[in-house]
Amino acid sequence: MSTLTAQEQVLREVRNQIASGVLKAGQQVKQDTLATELGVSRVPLREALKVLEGEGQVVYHPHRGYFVADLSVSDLVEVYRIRALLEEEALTVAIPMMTDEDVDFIEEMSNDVRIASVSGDVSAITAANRRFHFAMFECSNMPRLVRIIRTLWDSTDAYRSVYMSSTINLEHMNDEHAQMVAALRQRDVETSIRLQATHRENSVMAVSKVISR
Amino acid sequence: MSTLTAQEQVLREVRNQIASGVLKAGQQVKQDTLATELGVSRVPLREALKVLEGEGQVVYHPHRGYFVADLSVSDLVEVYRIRALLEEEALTVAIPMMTDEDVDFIEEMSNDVRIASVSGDVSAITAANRRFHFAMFECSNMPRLVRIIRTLWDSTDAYRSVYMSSTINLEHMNDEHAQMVAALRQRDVETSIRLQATHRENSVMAVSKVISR
DNA sequence: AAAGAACCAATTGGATACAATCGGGGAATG
DNA sequence: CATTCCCCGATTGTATCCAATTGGTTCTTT
Repeated sequence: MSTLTAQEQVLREVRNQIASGVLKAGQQVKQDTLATELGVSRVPLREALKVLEGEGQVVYHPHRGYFVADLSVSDLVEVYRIRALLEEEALTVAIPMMTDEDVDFIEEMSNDVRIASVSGDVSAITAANRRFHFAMFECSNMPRLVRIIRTLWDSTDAYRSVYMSSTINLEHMNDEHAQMVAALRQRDVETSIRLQATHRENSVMAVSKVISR
Repeated sequence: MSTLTAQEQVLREVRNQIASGVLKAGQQVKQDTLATELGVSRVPLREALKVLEGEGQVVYHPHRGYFVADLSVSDLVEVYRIRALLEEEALTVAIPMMTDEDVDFIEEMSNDVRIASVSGDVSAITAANRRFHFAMFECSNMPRLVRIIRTLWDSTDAYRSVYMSSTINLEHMNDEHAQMVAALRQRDVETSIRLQATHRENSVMAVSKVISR
């Protein structure tokens, strides 16, 4: 059984707090306060904050501390534009390389998403959704590319969960996933990319409504 | 005058050590040893390593430590492929938005590169070269995009300096820069992108020869 | 009263000390 | 001889403590 290090737990927790708005945009992260609150010392917290800095979730000013970055709508659009470029590349490379077993696996993942959808557990759905999409990306054998895409997902994870809490959105999502798997079966790069694109569009629209409150 | 924090100094130093091969690929970074060597404690070193982890320069295994990532030729090709996608996007957005002052500024930067080239100071050349290219990218007003591109540059900075130590390469480079500025003057997106692409090709070829030793 | 200097509280930056974990080497076992 | 188990040293992970920096406040000066 793997015991998670404090920095890993803290990283997840702080991500959630930023996502859920407990830590508000622009606000300074008071290390001592937050560390105490999380039941750890400042050292692992600081390491977690460095990771978040690398992801652009917080900005760091030496001797002044870490501040929660605010994700404006234009930031969001930018993130999704970059995702579009990189995910298109990933799929273009990945699909021709996929074995039948790969596609089977991806289909399993999509079934997991559907199962999670029924349960209504939002964090389970988002996790399963990630596994589905990254199962595709991973087939590209471009680890650095996948890494960057993952970072981009991380930086908007919080907001995406909003999208996932609507039943009607979930239905659409599962339909799109099914269509995608069908396209993969035929190694139809063009259709897959188009589906992935509309998938993103839907999500960015939903999320930007949430942000611009 | 600004006093650099230890983590910032350490970050630069460790980057150089990875780049120059003092820290070899695959090797574990022994924190205590390295920290002592750099005259600091392990805390700032660990924070620097977290940044490098985010850049993919080192990989982290909990309870086992940080290991220098090895940059294979295929990694290099991947990095340059991603750069191609993102830099093309940056220029496509940036060029139509450029004011005459922006182009003037970029031209100045290209002159700086030429001046540095004469001096033969490799680190000065690479720094000036970066300023030139990022002066263009920055005009896109896409901070996250520029950030990612910068990270990609960081992860191959070390190797690029090899390219910069050859006089003949430097001549080519300065020629290409001049052509690029000319294309920018006319807001010729297509030509600029093509030039930027050949620029990258030249560099990736030179660097992969170095790596595959 | 406005401008500047000098202090001070709050907060971060870093060093040291201690706890937890891992991998390897050797003993025990088949 | 191969294999498993256990222990221990090396190394990392975290807590605590102290130093350094910052921004704001107050006091002084003109």
